Amino acid sequence: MQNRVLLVEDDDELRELLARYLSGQGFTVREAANGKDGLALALGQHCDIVVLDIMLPDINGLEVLRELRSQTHLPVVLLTARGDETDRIVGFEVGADDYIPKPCNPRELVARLQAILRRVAWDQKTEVKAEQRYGDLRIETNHRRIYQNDEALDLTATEYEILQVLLAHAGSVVRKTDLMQWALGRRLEAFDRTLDMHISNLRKKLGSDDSPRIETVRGLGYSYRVSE
Amino acid sequence: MQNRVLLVEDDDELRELLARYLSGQGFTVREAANGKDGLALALGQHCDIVVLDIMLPDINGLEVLRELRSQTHLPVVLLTARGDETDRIVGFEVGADDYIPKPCNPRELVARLQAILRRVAWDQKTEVKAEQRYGDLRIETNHRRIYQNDEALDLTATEYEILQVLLAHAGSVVRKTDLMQWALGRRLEAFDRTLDMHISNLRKKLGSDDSPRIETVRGLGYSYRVSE
DNA sequence: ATGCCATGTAAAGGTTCTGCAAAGGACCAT
DNA sequence: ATGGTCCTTTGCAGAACCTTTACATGGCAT
Repeated sequence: MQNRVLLVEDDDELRELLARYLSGQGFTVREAANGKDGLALALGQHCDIVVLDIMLPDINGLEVLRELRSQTHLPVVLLTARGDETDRIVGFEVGADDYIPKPCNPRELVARLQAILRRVAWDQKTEVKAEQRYGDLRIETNHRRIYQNDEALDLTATEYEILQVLLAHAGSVVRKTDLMQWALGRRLEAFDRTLDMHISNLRKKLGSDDSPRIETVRGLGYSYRVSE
Repeated sequence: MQNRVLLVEDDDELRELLARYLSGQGFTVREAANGKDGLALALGQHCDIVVLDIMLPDINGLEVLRELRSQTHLPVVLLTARGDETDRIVGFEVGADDYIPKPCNPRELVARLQAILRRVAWDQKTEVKAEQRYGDLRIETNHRRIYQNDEALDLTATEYEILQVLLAHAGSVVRKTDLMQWALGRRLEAFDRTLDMHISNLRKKLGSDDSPRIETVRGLGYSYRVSE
């Protein structure tokens, strides 16, 4: 099966060069020349990985990445001028999977893309369904709603994100740093109690069983308790 | 707890520099100065990610990687002299997750490690339960729990780490300095009785058989007794 | 036996982490 | 503006935990 790459790059010449090379390497390529189109394509069309230039005419690439990360975990490789160390570090912190300096060797680009896709393929065994059940909870991902015994929970956007992440990893411990990154889209800084508050509120809304559904794993994070 | 990095690098100075930096960044660091030790430690599976130099005195790093890949999907980041493009491409093809040219910026190394770990942590939600048995003990890595006859032991984070290390080396002696480094993530200093206390508490929680499950090897360390 | 050193463990000490209420601030619609 | 909703910050209290201290025990060499 062919992997689908989305190429977001404003330099037409470079973009077409890469597109041609990637096609030759067995990728299906989609292209966008600016951040707005790129974002739309990434969110709409189905693709497996995104190659994203940081310098774009409209929205900054990092901004595109941040927006993308708030909604999906689609793998993203950043592309930018060599030597810009700040962008590089920030890029990783925002959630990039890799970073390649321009001008880049196409072979290396392909190698890196495939390394990431390989990792994703290994670990990601099942597709996420539009609807999933966890005990008496049911989550409808396209409506961004969660039902408890068929009654919709009145959650805020952030609470939904957090609970969604916890449910996706139900039974496993989700570290605070990861939860922060995945649900809130930013790094966990020292003394930041935001997460604790959201958890506290979530617990309230989930009702009081004998033992809390969201368990605290001290020094690590939280985990949604699986029934049975 | 912390992420565990295995550093395989023959240059003592560089290795210690990186080790110190990574420790400071919240990683638990294990070190190996050659390919053979590195492979053994990596397969002993007490780490989350490996940083592997390609130029090693004994086995070539790529060979180590190939051997590793034949048995596990443990994330590996290659480290090598800048400009060696062939190695780089080959490295990816053999299954590396990333490649960093030396001399490397420690901050970038950390950023890349975390990008990979983030992706792995996210994708592993679908992974089949990692579960291992040692007599009547069963350890579930993603829940971070240890069960004794199907009853969860109420362990603290540190106790879990210690028991996990002991179990992984069940039957052989783990030196106190190593146990300290691997489970507590710091060096064993003189007059530090912390480890002894944790062992004492662990023994209590493991219940009293006729002979202790965690055996003391005087002057050396501890070892988890294998049944039969 | 004697002394030294490693170990076992109870209890105390101190640190870090967490829960939560309340207040502050940002944003949006009216 | 005004009010409402939501996210974040602040502060405190309590809990959980790790480490230290102190003393008892036991092995080992001389």
